[in-house]
Amino acid sequence: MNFTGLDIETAPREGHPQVFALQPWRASENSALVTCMSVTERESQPGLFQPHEIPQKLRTLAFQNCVTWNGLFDVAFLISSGYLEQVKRINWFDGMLLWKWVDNCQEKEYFDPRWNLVAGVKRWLKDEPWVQHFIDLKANEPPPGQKDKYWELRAKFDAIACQMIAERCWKVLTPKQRNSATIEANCIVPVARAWLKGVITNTDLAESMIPAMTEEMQEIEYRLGIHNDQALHGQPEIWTASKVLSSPQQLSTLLYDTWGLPCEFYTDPSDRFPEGQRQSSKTALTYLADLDDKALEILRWKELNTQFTKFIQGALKTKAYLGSNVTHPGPHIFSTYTGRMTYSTRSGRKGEAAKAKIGDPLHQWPRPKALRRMIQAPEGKALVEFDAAGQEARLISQLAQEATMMKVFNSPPPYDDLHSYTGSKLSGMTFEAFIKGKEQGVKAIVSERGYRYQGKFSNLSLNYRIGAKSLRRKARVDYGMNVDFLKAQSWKDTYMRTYPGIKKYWSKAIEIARTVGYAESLAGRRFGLNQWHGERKWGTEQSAINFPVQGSGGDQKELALMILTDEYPELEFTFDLHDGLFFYIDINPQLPEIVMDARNRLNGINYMDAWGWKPSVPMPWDAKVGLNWGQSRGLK
DNA sequence: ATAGATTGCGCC
DNA sequence: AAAGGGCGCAATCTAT
Repeated sequence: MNFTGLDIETAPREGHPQVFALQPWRASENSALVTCMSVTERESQPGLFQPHEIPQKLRTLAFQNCVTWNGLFDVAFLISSGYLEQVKRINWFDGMLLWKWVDNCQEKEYFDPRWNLVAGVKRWLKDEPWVQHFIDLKANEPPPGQKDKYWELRAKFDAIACQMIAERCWKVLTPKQRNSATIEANCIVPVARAWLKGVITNTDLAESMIPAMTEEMQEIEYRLGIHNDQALHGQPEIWTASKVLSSPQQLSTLLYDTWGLPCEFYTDPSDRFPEGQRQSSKTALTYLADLDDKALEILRWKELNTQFTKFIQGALKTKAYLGSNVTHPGPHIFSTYTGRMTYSTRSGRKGEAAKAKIGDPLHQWPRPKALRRMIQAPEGKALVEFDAAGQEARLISQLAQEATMMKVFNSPPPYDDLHSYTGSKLSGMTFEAFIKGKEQGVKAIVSERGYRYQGKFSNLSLNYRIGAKSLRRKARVDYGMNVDFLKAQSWKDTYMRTYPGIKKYWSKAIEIARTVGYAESLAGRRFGLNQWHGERKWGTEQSAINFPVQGSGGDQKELALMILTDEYPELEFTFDLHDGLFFYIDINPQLPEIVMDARNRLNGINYMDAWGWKPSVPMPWDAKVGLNWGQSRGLK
């Protein structure tokens, strides 16, 4: 495979902050620019191109395999500079991602957690004579936009290093991995475009929620007798949140010393606290609520506080920084070791970049509709979500070849409902009677914490190895079900008895990973594992079990994004939610038809062509449409 | 003042 | 004996 290495340098325009050089959307706002671009040539020195030469050079790269380092940045900056049409014709790759395909492993966190170009050069090019010079050059960089000669030299080196690393990585990837890495690379352009296009937050709605939230918090503080004396009741505008309730240490003093409640939950022992500290967490408070209603008040206060500070005030901070409610959370492809995406809300980790709040934490956005309504489609467009239905359960059923699960998933509706199947086993009813009861709305089955809900909880919690004690805690804290240890144990026993293939999968996954030295997803993405003894033993085994499931989910999402981008230009990708993909689409009469067609296309994905894998159960997708995230409705 | 560690919590 | 996995962000607290 021939790669062309490419690197751009960027700078703020006159009078704008340095950090704009890291923000691709600033180019179209005319407050930052690409200062030069370097492109490798087969038989000679890399070429260096000044801004006015860039569009023409990009045109010559059409249909070539161009590789960059962390290419979302370069691609986004080039699109923002007005070169979308040229960019779309290029086959983009990312050297950093190809390296991850080769070396993704758990050891990384022990010696070098970073995937930057210097680390890549040390890993792949240490035999090259210019390496030390390259490292020194990287270590002494001036600010962007200054010392042009430095940046031009640097761009050339980066382009060469990138090309050489990519070619060496490619050589050691299997054909299947090359195919999957290419599918991932096809996501670079849509994800870069989404970064530029931005996510729209309804900050008016955010502001409108403040009075009710802060008044409720203030009332709780008064009832608990811990209000700030300077705050006047009924005047939320001068109220500040209780420091006692937002400080883990001060709250545990209040709970266990001032109020004298007994402490059951401790943090892990540390050097400073060999015994661990008394927890003031959601878990601890949930159990303290049995003894004192004040714990419930605190739980509610903490829920409101998180929503208020992180999502309401957070969105207002983003708007204040950007001067707009079109926000740009920074996407990262293959960012988790399982291949999932992450987003960052800052331009960097240190100094000025760390202060620049460019977007909101979409992956943590609270589920209540009132908050999800804040994420909205632009004027004249709708927000479409495709999500892989029951993705984890369907994947693990196949990885485990769990006969009962596969049978349920292959049954015609309404008998393809695994949560009901597990619920029927928990209730002791036959599946047929259970489904009939569900359709008739029998309380014990369909009520808020009825048998179907218990079945859903079991399916979502027992896929991986969890103890009865943690299961009980999870049921109570996350699902509002208060059961004793024995009940939790019986749920676990029923699940294991109903789906014996799951337990066999656990030992098989561990055995295989230990033998070959890595866990592997269905698309051939790997995670090297070698900490099989000592304190990491349990975690290593858990990763061996979890990686193929979560990793294949990540692969599936990338495949879906590539297909929809290729075949449905009406769908404008906006953001990822692990097993869900969100798009904007113009509101028009054809909308339902396009969305349904795209949904059917996803349901018909040929996984054999993509991954050499034949599913043994359907892998269906759901589609939802709405003006915002909180008001979307499913299409059938 | 600022960086890093700790604690806690939101999502899939 | 007991142990879900994967993340990013914010507030507090400690150290420099």
